[in-house]
Amino acid sequence: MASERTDGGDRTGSPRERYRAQVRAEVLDHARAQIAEAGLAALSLNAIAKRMGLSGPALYRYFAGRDELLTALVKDAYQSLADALRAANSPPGGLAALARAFRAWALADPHRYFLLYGTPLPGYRAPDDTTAVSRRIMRVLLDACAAAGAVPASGAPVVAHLDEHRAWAQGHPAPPEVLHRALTFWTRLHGLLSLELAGQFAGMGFDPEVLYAAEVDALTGRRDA
Amino acid sequence: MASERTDGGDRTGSPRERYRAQVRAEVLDHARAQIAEAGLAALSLNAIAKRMGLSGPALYRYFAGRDELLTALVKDAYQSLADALRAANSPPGGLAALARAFRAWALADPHRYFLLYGTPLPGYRAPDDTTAVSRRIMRVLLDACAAAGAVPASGAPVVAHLDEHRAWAQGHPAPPEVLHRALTFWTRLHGLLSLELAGQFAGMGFDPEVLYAAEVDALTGRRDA
DNA sequence: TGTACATCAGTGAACGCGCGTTCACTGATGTAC
DNA sequence: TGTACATCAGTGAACGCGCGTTCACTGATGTAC
Repeated sequence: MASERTDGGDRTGSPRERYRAQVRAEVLDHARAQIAEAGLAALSLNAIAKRMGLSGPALYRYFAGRDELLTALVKDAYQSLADALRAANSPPGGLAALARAFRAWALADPHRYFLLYGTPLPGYRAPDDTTAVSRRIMRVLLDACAAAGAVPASGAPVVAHLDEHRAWAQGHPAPPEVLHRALTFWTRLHGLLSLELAGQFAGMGFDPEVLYAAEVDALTGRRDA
Repeated sequence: MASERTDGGDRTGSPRERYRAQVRAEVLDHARAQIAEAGLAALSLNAIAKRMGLSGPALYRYFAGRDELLTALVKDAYQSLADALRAANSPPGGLAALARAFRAWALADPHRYFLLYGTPLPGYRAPDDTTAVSRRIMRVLLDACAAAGAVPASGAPVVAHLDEHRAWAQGHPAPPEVLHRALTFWTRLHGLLSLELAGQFAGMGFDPEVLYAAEVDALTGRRDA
């Protein structure tokens, strides 16, 4: 199916290395499909192998174990989300477009969203290089907030606090109000998305998209009450 | 440990019925402890039985199976949260107190919070009577928002939409702006809490409580920028 | 171009684990006369 | 108060399952001379 993966530098490397990269990508594809169908808990090396027509132990040629597969999936998901957000962040109305792209990405594969932002897996600890990838997303967000200009009012205490603790912004030159806006953007949209994807709005009757749009309006400073 | 549970009507029933209720409660206690330590995925009938000094099959006298245990835990958690929120909702400054109680409840047992609002369990579908319990929480929230008076600006479209789809409010007489405020209260605080409990703020340096307080201020209409 | 060797993908059997769940059974507790 | 019976809590053995992971091995693919 989706095994035609262009990793950019596909041309380099010996035939064996290229083959390895291709199979690794195919394993990830099947892992994604499995997660999309039955959730994270259903992820299993043996099941993936069976789907690929391989025997279980064969996958150990490509991943040291379950945890390494998970790490690869997490990094891949962060990468995918970062790409989607960056593509959506075009200057006019950037923040609103960003928010819509965020929701679209989440709805396209809810389990993948939960892989990143859902309940942590007991016993799995993401290695440091995954957080490096996740910082790309924060950077896109900060850039968009900085470009969005006029900032809705922030309380004084939180602004002072964020001015003192801005290491996470990785040297971004934005003023603390923008840092606060970026965090708020993230947490508010995540609140709506995670509840929607978890089915908490099911049966309540209203359309989650309308609620989401209202929150985006509030975040981008539009007030039409 | 916490096996001294006063269920209100403890006095009624035959000795055997009282014994059954006590053991059922003890099983739930151990299940909670197990979840608190290692998360939902670690929940296992056999492990609970072992902890209680019983054999695995013994628990089938008290729960039809794993799903019924889960359902009992979910209902119990909703009950506990509803009680905590209701206790905190005293008229002056009710909403802010509610928000603080919500966070305190979540921090006291993160895994229990995720049991209610985290990634859904694959293969488990909560029966209808659990949603009935969850509605108690919505009612507390609606009451508090209705009592809080002056409403921050809501966008016109979402207010109209919620006025048309207000079945979930269970006949609550609040105007649609209040319904929107209640939903926003829930989703924004959940956004912050779920990210904090999942460890997404770890290593970022700032204090999640300050961010939370700022969001509560925004929700209660305080503006000191 | 052809042969000898090294590399490495994939197999099948096996290990130990813990899970949920069933079943026939024992022994204690409560009930009826 | 004492006996006969029914109820029911808990046991231990067993079933089938799928998991992650290891190991010795086969056979194909690539490499060096």
